[in-house]
Amino acid sequence: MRSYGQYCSIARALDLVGDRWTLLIVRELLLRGSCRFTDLKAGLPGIATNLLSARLKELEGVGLVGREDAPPPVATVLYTLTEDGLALEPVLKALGLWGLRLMDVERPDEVFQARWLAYAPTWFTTDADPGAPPAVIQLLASGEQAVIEIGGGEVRARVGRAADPDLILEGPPRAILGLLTGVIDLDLATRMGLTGHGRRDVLARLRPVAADPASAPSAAVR
Amino acid sequence: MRSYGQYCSIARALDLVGDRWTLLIVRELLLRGSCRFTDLKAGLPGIATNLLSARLKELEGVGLVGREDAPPPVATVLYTLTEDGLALEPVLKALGLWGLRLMDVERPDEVFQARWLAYAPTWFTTDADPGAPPAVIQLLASGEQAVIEIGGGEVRARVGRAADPDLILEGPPRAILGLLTGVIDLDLATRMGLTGHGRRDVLARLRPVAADPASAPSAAVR
DNA sequence: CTGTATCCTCTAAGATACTG
DNA sequence: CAGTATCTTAGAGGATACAG
Repeated sequence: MRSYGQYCSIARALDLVGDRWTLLIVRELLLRGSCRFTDLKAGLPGIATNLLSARLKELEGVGLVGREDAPPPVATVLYTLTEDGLALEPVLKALGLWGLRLMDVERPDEVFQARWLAYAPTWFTTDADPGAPPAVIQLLASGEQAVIEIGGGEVRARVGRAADPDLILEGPPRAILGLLTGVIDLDLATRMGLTGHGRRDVLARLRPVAADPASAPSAAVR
Repeated sequence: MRSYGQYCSIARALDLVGDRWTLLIVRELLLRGSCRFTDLKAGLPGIATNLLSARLKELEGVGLVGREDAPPPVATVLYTLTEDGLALEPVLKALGLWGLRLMDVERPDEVFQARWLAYAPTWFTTDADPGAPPAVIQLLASGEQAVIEIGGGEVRARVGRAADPDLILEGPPRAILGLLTGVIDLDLATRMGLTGHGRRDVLARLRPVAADPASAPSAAVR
């Protein structure tokens, strides 16, 4: 991408990460940590291999991504975010938070990745009752599993199963994700096929951080 | 831009604002408020008129920009951000904050706009001593004037002159901007041609928000 | 003055085949 | 698996002409 040629930090930032696919590559590296070319490709459905290759070179050239040889047993290259690259996390959070308002509409042709079940709660929700004892929610969607742990004012999430969850949510990924991030309500989620077993009251504990800056999530784009 | 086709709020956000020039158009509308086609063009050196026109139509189509007829005397169209468009401010702030690390290098061919003298302090600095009495800094750069008012924990800025400033900073825009945002130190700014008259201690009051703990790598998923 | 429309050129992006 | 090479197409950039 050619430079905007402006002495403005926004323009300069976009000079580096404004290219198509670039911020999504950073997203993948943030979510996965160090990973291989193929892992990145798997997380970015639709990207051409030459483009991914070119972007990685560019990102390496400007010091946002590093490449390192994997430890002995596996002979491959691992791509990883540098300190400057990791510092883009607030940018992606802000973008993702803004984008939540666009998530209420479903499009049949869209891809969904199970990993997003885990990052969405950590990035876009907060513990509404920091003083209360920890709570655990098990998510089950399309054969994929994730666990949300709420406690001490923090929300953590990981892929996998919990031993003794307070609540089990099962259903289509979009219903679960929409419910957790506050894009859709429990009624709609239920109509989308969501079922819950256990203490539904822990849902109130999980406060979407979406509608905080300029009030209303507002009408969806049409 | 074609859609990424992912049910992910970051991807969906980029579907709408990931095009070249789009976020800079939003930046201009945020900084200027409602303005005319020509004003936007002036703030976006290098953009082709047909491209600006096309982007504005796209932004209007997805509900981020509205167009309204100016009040009677002037017969023109004013472009303005909708509520959803205004909500992009945190995204631009995050990008701009991240981009500050790129501002230390000068490039001779780059454009600088005097308006940025005003928004940079409000977006990228904070009042380090909220309890202290208000302070006023007058900025003079290349014939352009801006005023920074610090007080009550807030930093405000506007184009123009102050009656009785505590400090007057004069010099090249980049020296002033770099100093205020913490990209360069006072020594370097002085060597770049900055002069200061008055109470230099109020500079300590203006704390750059750049190197704050929020940008520290907060538990990247591994 | 405020845009819109139409050229043209050139780079970026997408699709796919193929190699170390 | 990890890319490179090649081809095609879409979109950006720039110049200018033109309409309200």
